[in-house]
Amino acid sequence: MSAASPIAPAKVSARDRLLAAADELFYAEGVHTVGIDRIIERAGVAKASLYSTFGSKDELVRAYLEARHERRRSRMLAGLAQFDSPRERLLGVFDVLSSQTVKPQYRGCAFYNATAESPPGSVSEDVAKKSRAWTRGLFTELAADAGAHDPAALAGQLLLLYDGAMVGGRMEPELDPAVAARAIAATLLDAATD
Amino acid sequence: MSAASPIAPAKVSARDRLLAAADELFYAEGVHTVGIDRIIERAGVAKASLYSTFGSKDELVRAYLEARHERRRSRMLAGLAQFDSPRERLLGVFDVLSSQTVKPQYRGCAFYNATAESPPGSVSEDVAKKSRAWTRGLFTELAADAGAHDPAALAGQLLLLYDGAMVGGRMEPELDPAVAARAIAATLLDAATD
DNA sequence: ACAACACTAGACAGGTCTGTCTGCTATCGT
DNA sequence: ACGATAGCAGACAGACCTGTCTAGTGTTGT
Repeated sequence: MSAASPIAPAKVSARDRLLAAADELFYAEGVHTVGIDRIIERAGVAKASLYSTFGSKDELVRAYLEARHERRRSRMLAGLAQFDSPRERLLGVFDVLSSQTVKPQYRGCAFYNATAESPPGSVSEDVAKKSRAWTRGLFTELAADAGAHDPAALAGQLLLLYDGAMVGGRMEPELDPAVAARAIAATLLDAATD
Repeated sequence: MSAASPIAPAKVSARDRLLAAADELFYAEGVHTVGIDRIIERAGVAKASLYSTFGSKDELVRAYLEARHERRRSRMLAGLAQFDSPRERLLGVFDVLSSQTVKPQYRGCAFYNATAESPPGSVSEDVAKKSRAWTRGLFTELAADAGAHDPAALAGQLLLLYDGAMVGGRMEPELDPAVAARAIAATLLDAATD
C-alpha cells in the first residue's frame, strides 16, 4: 500500500529467521542441547550465513538472550502502561508475568535456564545479570512510586516473588503461581506503606 | 577402634567416588557440560567401572540427583528437629536453606538446574518432580502443625518463597534471600493462623 | 591354592558438534 | 551492464562424547 520506506524488506532476513529459530529451539530445549544444524534447518538458512552473521554459536546465544530481554522489557512496560494507579502498576508486574506462565510453551526464565547449563563466566551469565539488574531497577521505581518507605527493600521482596513465580510457572503452571505471588505482593506493599 | 563390623570398607568404593565426583562436577558446571571423561578422571576410576556400575551416563545422572535429594531431605529434617515450636519449625525451613545458599559453591537448585538443560521427559525431570512433591508435602505438614487454616494453600506460598530464595541465592547470595523469605513467611503464617 | 570379584588402563568405534571452505545463484544500486 | 552484497548447498576437518572391549592386577572367601 504505502510507498513509505524505500527499504522494503520483501522477505525476512536470514538474521531474523535465525533468531526466530534460536528463540524457539534454545528456549524449548536448552542452548547446549540444541545444535547449530537444527537451528539452520529450522530457519531454512545456510550454515555459512549463520557464521557470517553471528561469528559463533556463543554470539548467537548472546543475540538470542538479548532479543529475549528486549522483548520481555517492552512487553512488561506496555503491560504496565495500562494501569492507572502506582499500586496497580506495581502489582501489574505479576499480571504480565501470569499472562506468560499460562502459555503452554512457558519453560521458565530463559536467562536463568541458560546460565544453569553453562559453566561460570559464560555469555549467558552476562546477559542474565544485565536483565536481572534491569528488573530490579524497575521494581525499585515502581516501589518508590507506590510510596514504599524503603523502595529497595520492597523491590528485593518483589524480585523474590517474581523468581519464585517463574520457577513455579515452569514446574506447576496449572497452579498459576504468578497470581499467588501477586496476592503476597499486595500484602507486602500494604505493610511497606503503612 | 571397635571391631564392630566384619565388613570393613578400607577404601571408598568406586561407586562412591564416582558419585562424589559427579556431585561436584555436575552441580558446578551442569550435567550436559561435564563429560564422562572428566568424571572418571576426578574420581580416579576406570571407565569400565562406571559403565558396569551405572550402565549409562543417564543413570549416573539419576543416581547423582537421587543422592542429592536424599541429602537435602536428611539435612532438612535434622535441621528442623532442633526447633521446638511448630512455628519455629516451619520458619526453620528458611534457616536451613540459608545455611546452604551462603556457601560459595551454592549454585541453586540441582534439580531445577538439571531439568533446565535436559529436553522434556528426561530423568532429571523425573527426579525433580519427586523432590518437589516431597518438599510440598513437608511444607503442608509443617503448615498443618503450625495451625494454618488451609495448610495446602500456605504450603504453596512457602514453596513460592523457597523457589525464589534458591534462585536469588544463586544470583545474589550476598543478599541472603533465604532470610528475606523467612521474614515474608512469618507474615504469611501470622495471616494464615489469624 | 584358587576361583570369583572388583577394579585399572587404555584403545577403539561410531556418532555429533562447531566451524571453515568452495562453488553457485539471485538481487540491487549505480 | 555490472560489481557488490546476501544468501544457499553441502563437503570437510578436527574435536569431543558416549559406550564397548580387551587385557591385566589385586584382594578375598573358601
